[in-house]
Amino acid sequence: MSRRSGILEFAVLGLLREAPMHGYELRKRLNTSLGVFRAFSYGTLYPCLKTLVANGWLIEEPGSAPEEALAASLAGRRAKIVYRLTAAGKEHFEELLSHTGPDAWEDEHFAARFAFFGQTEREVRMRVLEGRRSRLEERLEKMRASLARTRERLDDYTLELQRHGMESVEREVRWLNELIESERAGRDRRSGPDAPALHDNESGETGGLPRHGGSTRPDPSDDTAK
Amino acid sequence: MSRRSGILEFAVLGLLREAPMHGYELRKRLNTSLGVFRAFSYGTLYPCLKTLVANGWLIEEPGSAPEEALAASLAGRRAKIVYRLTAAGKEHFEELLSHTGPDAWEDEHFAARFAFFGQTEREVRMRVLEGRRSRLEERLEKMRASLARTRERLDDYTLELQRHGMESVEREVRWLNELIESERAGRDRRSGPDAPALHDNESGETGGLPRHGGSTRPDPSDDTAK
DNA sequence: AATTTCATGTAATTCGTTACATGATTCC
DNA sequence: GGAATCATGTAACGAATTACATGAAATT
Repeated sequence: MSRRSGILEFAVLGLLREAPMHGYELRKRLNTSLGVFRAFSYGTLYPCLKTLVANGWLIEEPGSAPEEALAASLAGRRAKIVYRLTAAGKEHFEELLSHTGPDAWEDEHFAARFAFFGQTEREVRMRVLEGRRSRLEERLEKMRASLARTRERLDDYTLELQRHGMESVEREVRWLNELIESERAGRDRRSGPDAPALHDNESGETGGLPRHGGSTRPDPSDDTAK
Repeated sequence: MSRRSGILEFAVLGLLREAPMHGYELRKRLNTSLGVFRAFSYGTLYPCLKTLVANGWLIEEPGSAPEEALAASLAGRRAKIVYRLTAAGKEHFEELLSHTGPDAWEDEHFAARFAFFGQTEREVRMRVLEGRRSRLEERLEKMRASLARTRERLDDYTLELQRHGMESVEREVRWLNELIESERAGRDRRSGPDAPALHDNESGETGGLPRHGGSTRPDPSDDTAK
């Protein structure tokens, strides 16, 4: 019951799996570290955390810094609340990770899944990447069909919008192709049904992503932005 | 009051400005012809149409086919409802078109605006394109900053996600640059305060978009899809 | 005759935001 | 000591979806 959000729940569990955190920090990581993928507000996050606690997947802990705990105990002061994943929460997250329902291919859902690929088994990674790709290919076909049907009735701008949209999708398909290829390459020999199941993966083994030219130089002219 | 949806309202008015239509067809055009931009369901569309009628921007007309009107008059039968833009509606849409609030640069809003560029004055087109571009450049800066701050703490997949996201944004900026350039080129000489205001633009004058290689051949292997 | 597609709607529910309210900590 | 940022929450609202309910027209 209380089937909260899906993607937010998933992302929160995933982030907390790496390390305990309080809400404020959680939100920042949600909005920056994890790709471009959507900005949640506190009004969304805090109630969600409550629910996850109620489900037994998280526990609230007083802030870890000793003076905080002291200050909190002295008066009725409010201290930072650090959320930590419980064993049940870990289990639940792992279950979510292996679920490859057809929702997993949708835009934001996919991005969230991808963001936690580091904690995902290779087999599942493949399913998600391939599922996403065929979802996009479906979309492309629909776009092509609709374009073929209506091309002459459309003005230049509408046409240009369609063209650009299609090109974006095509570009993502190419990206997925590269990723899938390098997953396959990383598989090498031996990856039978007894996969290593990298539950507590610390080894630097990620299969080796397609090295793109890192044009993203540090750019010293801005650090924390305005 | 009853500030409905924004983008749906805008798109509906824009589509009906071209020709009267009934709800079902409207929805199809919303989801196909107008770029990739989001699929609205009937549960959203019909109530919205009601509101627009209540505001005096649309009127409901019985289906135009003569047998339908006849059938409807005979019994209490339900006939197709064709929506037509009123004079007030036309005026309202034109007002929305010229509005360039900061919302106009956001993803979906922008797509909707762009889709109706054929009915938009050149000056406004420029403002929207440039606004969108600077919005994206802001976003890029934030992404670069956040990446510079967190690069070493991130695993390969998260990094790859970020990289791909940034590249997508960069690509759109390049697209906008082309568009802006060709808008400027189309302006030629003379485009003072007395612009032609293409209210009932039928002339093929659109300024000439950057001709991209039309790789979108008809593809006879699917017409109306499954 | 049955199925698909066209066509219009409503009610309940989900997901998420904005605005508000409060207070602690850090930096200048 | 004042501003910015950190930190946690709630209530009211908004936008849109899903599932439901209905029925006509076209196609097979």
